[in-house]
Amino acid sequence: MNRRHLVTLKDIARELGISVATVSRALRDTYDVSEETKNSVLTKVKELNYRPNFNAMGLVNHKSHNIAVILPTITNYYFSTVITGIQYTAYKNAYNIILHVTGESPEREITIAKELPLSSIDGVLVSVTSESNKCDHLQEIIDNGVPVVFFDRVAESIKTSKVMQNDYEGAFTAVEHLIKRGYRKIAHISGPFSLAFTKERLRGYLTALKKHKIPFNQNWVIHSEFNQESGGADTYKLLSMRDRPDAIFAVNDRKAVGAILTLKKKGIRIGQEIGVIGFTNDPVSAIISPSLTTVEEPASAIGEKSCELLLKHISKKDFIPEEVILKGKLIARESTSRTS
Amino acid sequence: MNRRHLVTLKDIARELGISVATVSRALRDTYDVSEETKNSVLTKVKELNYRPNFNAMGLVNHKSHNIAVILPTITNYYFSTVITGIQYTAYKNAYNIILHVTGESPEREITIAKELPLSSIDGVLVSVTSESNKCDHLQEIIDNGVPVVFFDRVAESIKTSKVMQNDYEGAFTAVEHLIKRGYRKIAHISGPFSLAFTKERLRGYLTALKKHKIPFNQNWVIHSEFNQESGGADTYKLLSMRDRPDAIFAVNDRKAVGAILTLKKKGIRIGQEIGVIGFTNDPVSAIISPSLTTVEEPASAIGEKSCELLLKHISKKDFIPEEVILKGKLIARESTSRTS
DNA sequence: TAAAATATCGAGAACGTTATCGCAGTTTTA
DNA sequence: TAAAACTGCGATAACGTTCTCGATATTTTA
Repeated sequence: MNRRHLVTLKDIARELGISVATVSRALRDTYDVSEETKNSVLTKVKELNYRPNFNAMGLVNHKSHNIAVILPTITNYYFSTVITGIQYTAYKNAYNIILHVTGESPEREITIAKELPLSSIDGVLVSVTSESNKCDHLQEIIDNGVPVVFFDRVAESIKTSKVMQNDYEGAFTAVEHLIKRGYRKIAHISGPFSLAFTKERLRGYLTALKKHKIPFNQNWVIHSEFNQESGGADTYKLLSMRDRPDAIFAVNDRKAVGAILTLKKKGIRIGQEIGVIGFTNDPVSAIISPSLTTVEEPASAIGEKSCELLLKHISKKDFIPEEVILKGKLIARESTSRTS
Repeated sequence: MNRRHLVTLKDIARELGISVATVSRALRDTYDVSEETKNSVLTKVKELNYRPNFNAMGLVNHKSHNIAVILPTITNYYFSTVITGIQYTAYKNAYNIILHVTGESPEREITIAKELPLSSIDGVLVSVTSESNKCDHLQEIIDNGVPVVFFDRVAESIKTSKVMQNDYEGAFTAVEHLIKRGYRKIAHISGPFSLAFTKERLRGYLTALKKHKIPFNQNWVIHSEFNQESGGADTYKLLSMRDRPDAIFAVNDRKAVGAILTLKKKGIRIGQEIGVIGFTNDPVSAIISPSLTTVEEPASAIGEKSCELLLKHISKKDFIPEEVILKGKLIARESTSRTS
């Protein structure tokens, strides 16, 4: 067994008695090379199991066929589904994806961005952890000529393509659904204020209240982290208020799940006494009891679309930034049913 | 804005009036270069925001600092947690991970393996989709001198390092737990037979039965897919049998969840009438009602350990294959409680 | 004080591709 | 039938690093 000498164009050229340049040409287009030699090259390639050296190709072409994906976490339904969507279209177009997980840490996001090997990456797909710290590290990537596309958690201040769900409309639909079901004292357990989509969902919440002439209670809007525990803690706070809400709109399903578990522990009948609605349509929302009404996010489509857009940016350097906003869909389940 | 001319060593050398070789040396070890020039290089690097060209480095060093990860899916708790573990240690050691999702398709796994750019990858981490189709495509990678480490779903026929949980012992513990709780007619809804860990868990199941002198009923072992729907379907089959089991050991939590939902739909009291135990400790097992007893898998540790092992293989080419088997832990919840 | 050792650096090749140019033959054009 | 165009191919220079081999200048040794 040879100590890792991979077959190169030179090997093929030597075996066939032709030049490296001809082999290279034969492997790409039929242009400027006869059918005969092309075929002989192709069979030799199969025989020796030649694999192109992407380092060398990248060096001369300034193309790597890699795209970097930077996101906060992958251990939840939404993001893992988005990645699958990204992977799907990337793979279809012969692109590899290089994964970078920030773990919701802004500092780590900055380090990752600063250290990104721009020379071996054709583009970057980002979902930011927070917008509060300025996004210079991402702007810098763009300034270096590497296209960046945002998905889900976008940076408002940066001018580039963005793909997201319609957070405003989804939230509006969710809250209006609660109102139609007869809930009037609607709380919102929200996410970190630094994120654009948090603000958008809050805006949808407020607009729905206003449209139906329901007074807004500042105390009923709580900002905290995105996880289940925070959802539970927020709910606890709401329950201990003198003026207790009769419905909870959670910024995502994980917080809604936290809310449901807390309500159950407190012996409160969900739906009848307090309605709960989430956002995402995480599979857990169909499994939990009572099942959770939620707004489905088009996670897979967001992944595919953002990757498509990035590839378009890569192929045409002067592509105009585009904002794609995909619609969600209300899925009514038990947690907002008053009769049961 | 320059049209994507990234700063190179040559730029730094020109600005400082020294040679490229010296700059290159200054950036790696202090060896053979004075403190003075080294410092001037370092400040210039900061000033111009130089980033090394990994293509060029890879070309000359035959090192890419990339590792490929090939796995069936990422949209579940177990695998996404494993990846996070991989990512964690890879990042710590300045390695990037390139993600390849097979979507449980053996054909796609083969294509991915055949097309893997061996020249720009230092090692491969694999969890196979199925072992039935021979693993020549993976053996070939090893034959080309690129180290491969298996995790979770290992290929028995290939001689290389493997990291997995103790499936046999975990299954044994699970079934013994059922027996201790008084269940006697224990069914096993299992996974595809082609996978090593399916067989191991089956073996644990059988050994536990034998140890406690419980007769084995062939009809109560059902092989099907890994998802929730299959779990439901399997349970349906079990319920329609004349000799109905009083407990179900599911090969993983997703199938156990399917079982629980079906049992609930049928109005069967879980725990009292039929006990259910899973495997993984997916977060959903704590959320579902009744909560699911399960065997916790050390997903994150598996990711970290397998990556560590791969890095060791990469650094020392003659590293001896190692099999690491991590222990799981029983987590008792409501679904195996007879009194409630 | 000459010889030897050391410290610091530069020139040039190499890694495996692709791109540019040019050079023979062969075919087409006028 | 000479000129022009085309066809197929090879030589060579890039791409941005690192490595090998020397070449100086400085210091140490005997």
